[in-house]
Amino acid sequence: MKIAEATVARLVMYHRLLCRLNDEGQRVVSSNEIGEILGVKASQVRKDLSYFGEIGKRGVGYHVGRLYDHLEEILSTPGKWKMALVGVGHLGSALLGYKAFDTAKYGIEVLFDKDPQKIGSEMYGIPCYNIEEARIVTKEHGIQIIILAVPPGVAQECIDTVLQDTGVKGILNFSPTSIIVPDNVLVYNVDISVELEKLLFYLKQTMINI
Amino acid sequence: MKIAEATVARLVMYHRLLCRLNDEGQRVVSSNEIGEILGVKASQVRKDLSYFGEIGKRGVGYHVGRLYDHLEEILSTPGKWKMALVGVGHLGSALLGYKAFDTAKYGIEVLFDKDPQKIGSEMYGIPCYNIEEARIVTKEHGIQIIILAVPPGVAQECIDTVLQDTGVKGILNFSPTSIIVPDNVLVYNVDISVELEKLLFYLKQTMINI
DNA sequence: TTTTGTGAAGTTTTTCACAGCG
DNA sequence: CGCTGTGAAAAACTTCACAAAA
Repeated sequence: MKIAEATVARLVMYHRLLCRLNDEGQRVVSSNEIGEILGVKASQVRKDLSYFGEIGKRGVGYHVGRLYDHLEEILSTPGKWKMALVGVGHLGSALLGYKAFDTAKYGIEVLFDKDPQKIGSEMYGIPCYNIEEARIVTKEHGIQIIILAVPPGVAQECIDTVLQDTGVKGILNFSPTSIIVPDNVLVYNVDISVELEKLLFYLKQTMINI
Repeated sequence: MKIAEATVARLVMYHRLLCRLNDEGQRVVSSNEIGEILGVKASQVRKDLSYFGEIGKRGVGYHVGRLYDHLEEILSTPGKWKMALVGVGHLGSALLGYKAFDTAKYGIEVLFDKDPQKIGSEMYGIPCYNIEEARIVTKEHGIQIIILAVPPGVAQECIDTVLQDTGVKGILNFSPTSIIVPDNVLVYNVDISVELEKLLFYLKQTMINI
C-alpha cells in the first residue's frame, strides 16, 4: 500500500515524540495527547498508525516503548545509507556539523567542494575531494544519497555528473533551485526561502483581513 | 479567496524562474515550458496563475517581464519585515550568511544567543544579545518574525518568552521539534531530518519493489 | 493554429462518527 | 467507560478537456 508523504512526515514526528516521552518515563500515551503536542488531529494520528497494523489498546492508548519500537521498525533502513555532501559552504558546513546527519541509519562519507583550501583536507574526520572528481569518488565509495548544498547556478551540472553511471538513488536538495533528474532518482527539496515566503504570504493575508 | 499552501510554494518557484528567464533575455514563456523546467503539470501552472487574474495571452503564452512583475506584486509585503534570529550555532550562522535572508522585503535585525562570546558582538553587522533579554529587545526593535535555530530542548521556552507581549506574528522553525503557540501566531517548520527520513522511506520502498 | 483560462471530473488527504474491544 | 481502528463523508488538491481568444 502506498503511504502518503504527509503521513511519513508525521510518523517521523511521532517517532521523535515517543523517544522523548520514553526518556521522560511515560508509559502510555493516547492519540489525543500525541495530537495535542504535535498540532495534529487525534483521528489523523490513529489513521496514520493504523496503516501498519493494530498497535494500540482500546480503552487504554498506546504503550510508549512498544509504539516507539514499532515506528523504529517502520522507519528502519536495510543497512546504513552512504551519503555525500556536495558543497561545503555556509550551509553545507552547518549540515556537516548537524548531529542528525550522522546516525546508525546514515552518515556522510565524503565531501565535495571546488575550494582548493578545502580539497584534500578533512572536516569532522570526513575527507573533502575536488568536485571535479565527484563522479568517480561517488562510484568508488558506493554513495547512494547526495546532499546538495551548492549555489543555484551550478546545482544542475553537479547533479548531472554525479548521477552519471553511479549508484546514486536519492538527492536531498538544499540549493534554491529545482533540478531535473531521471525518474528512477528521488529528489526532496528543502527550500528555505520558499518556506519564508509562504510564511510572509499568509502573514500579509491575515493582516489585511483583520 | 484562500490560496493553498502548495500553490504559494509554486508561485515562489515561478517567480524565481521568471527572474532567471528575464536575465537570460527570454521574452515569452508558456505554461508548458514553466512546467517542464519545474517538474509541474502545465495545467497546474495555469490554474495557479489564474487565481490572480488573466495574465497570459492565448495562443502566445506569458510575457516574461510582465508575469515576473505580477508575481512580484503577489508576493510583495507591506513594508520590510523585521526578523530576529534566535540561536547562532552551526545552523543559525549558516542562515545568517544566507543572502536570501536579507532582501528589500525582510532582513535579520537582531541575533540572540546564550554564548557569552557572542553576546555583545556583531556578526555581519547585526548585534547579538543575550537570549535572556529576548523579550524586551524583540519588543523594542519591533520584531515581527522569529527564525528559530536552537536545540530542540530549549525551543519551546525560547518561543514562550519571545511571544510574551511582543509583536511577533510568525515563526520559521528550524529546530527539530514542534512548538506550541497561540493561534494568532503562524509557524512554518523546516525540518531537515524529516525530509531526509521521507527520502529514505521511499528509497527503501522502491528498493523492495524492484 | 497555438496556448490560455476554467468548469468539471478525478484523485488524494483529512475528518467524522461510531462499532468494537479491553 | 474510554480509546482505538476504520469505513464513509467531506474537504482539498490536481488533472482533464475544451471553449475562447490571439
